[in-house]
Amino acid sequence: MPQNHIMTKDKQITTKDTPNYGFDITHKLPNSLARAGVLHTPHGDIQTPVFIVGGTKATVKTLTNDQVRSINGQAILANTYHLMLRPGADIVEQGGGLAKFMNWNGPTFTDSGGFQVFSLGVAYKKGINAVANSEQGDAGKAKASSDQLAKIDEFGVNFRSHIDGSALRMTPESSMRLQWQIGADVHMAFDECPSPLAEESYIRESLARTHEWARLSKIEHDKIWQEHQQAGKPYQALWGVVQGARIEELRRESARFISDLDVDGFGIGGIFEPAEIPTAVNWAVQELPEDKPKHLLGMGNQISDLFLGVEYGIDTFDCIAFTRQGRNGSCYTATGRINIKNTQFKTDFTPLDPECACYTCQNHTKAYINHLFKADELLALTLNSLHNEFFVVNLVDRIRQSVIDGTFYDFKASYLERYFKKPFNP
RNA sequence: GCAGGGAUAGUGAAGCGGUCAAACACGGCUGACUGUAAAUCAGCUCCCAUCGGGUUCGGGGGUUCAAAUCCCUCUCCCUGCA
Repeated sequence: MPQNHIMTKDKQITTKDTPNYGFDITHKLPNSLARAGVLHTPHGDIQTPVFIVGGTKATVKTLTNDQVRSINGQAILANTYHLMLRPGADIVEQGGGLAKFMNWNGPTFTDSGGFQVFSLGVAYKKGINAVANSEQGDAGKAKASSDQLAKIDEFGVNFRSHIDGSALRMTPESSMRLQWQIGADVHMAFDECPSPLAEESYIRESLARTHEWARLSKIEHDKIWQEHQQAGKPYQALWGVVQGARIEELRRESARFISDLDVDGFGIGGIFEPAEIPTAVNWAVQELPEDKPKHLLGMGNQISDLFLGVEYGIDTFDCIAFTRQGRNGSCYTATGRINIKNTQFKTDFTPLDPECACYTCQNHTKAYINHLFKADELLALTLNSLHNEFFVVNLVDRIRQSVIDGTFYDFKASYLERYFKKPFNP
């Protein structure tokens, strides 16, 4: 398999010498927002579009760093809230920062903890999907409930630790401090991810808060950067997060507001369905400066998300579904997902996906993995995580190549038709 | 041989006259996972069916309006004493 990413060890550490933290667009797909490029970080370059591997707690669950490299993983996204709780941002700092602490030594990102406002708030005990898809009922209305672990106010969020229940508070300022301590190459501004079914009045209120938090995040970020600069430490980038739900006026307004903050890149948050990409994502990207990188927060589960995201100008993705579903027995293949725990695979001695070049498919059969799951053997989790993560990283790599070759639309149509077993319409 | 205890759905195990097709756990089947609260969660799991119906609690026979639950008997298992 091609080794597209650039190893980082010999790379000169760069400082912030360009406003966009060194993002070069190398190819554009005619008559579209899709592009391919290179994102430069102090820990190495990232070829975009790229799928960033989920490493929430400074580990890609069940995989070693060598395994992540073997599937061509270029960068890892960790989470500020989780690392604040364990082991503590100070410990990660003492360990030399995220990349060194986990001995990844490649590019890293951190999410701000803003998503936990949602997942531990209105979505707590309901599940993100339940909130996103339910049309009625408590989950749909996404009301505050008494047992949720995150409660929001004008200036920040009060969390109760999901580990021991202890009280914690996060603000834009504290999130920035923590992220500089953790030391990833790219930080996200502290935002609120509103429920997809929140009322419009709430979305407006939430967006105003997210904008104020973004402004405060930027001020605090610059302040800490000055401290670091004086200490001779390298720059860490700040990407602002665009919200605004499904309301065009708000998405555009949000994109303009965040652009004006002169951040290094952008996250687009609060997107839950493929159908929101040609609309909400598109509106946002149209208002954002072309020359800066854009990240679609948390999307990819549906596969079509990845094609649509690239088509509408997204450079980087992350989604934890691939490792989680791997651990839970759901495997991606070129012709759709299968549940490897199902009885039908008990005597199926072929690979998960006969076309797949990953270690799992090169070495093991469905029957074997089915057995490992039934027997509660831990190797099942690793083999499936490796396969699913290869699947998605490799797919985005192929999408990138199709942008470079100009074959994107043909590739998209044929791939999705085969995957969904019918022509794809978002 | 005598005395006592026990046999409950795939497995273990509650239940000890009606609210029992029978708790619970495991096993089995299926589904769901989206900036990770997650090696997790949800549903189904005697038979046929949409409501609903039909057979169950070691076998057989009783008592009762009503029995997994009470009585008799048989079979098998366990514990003492011989």
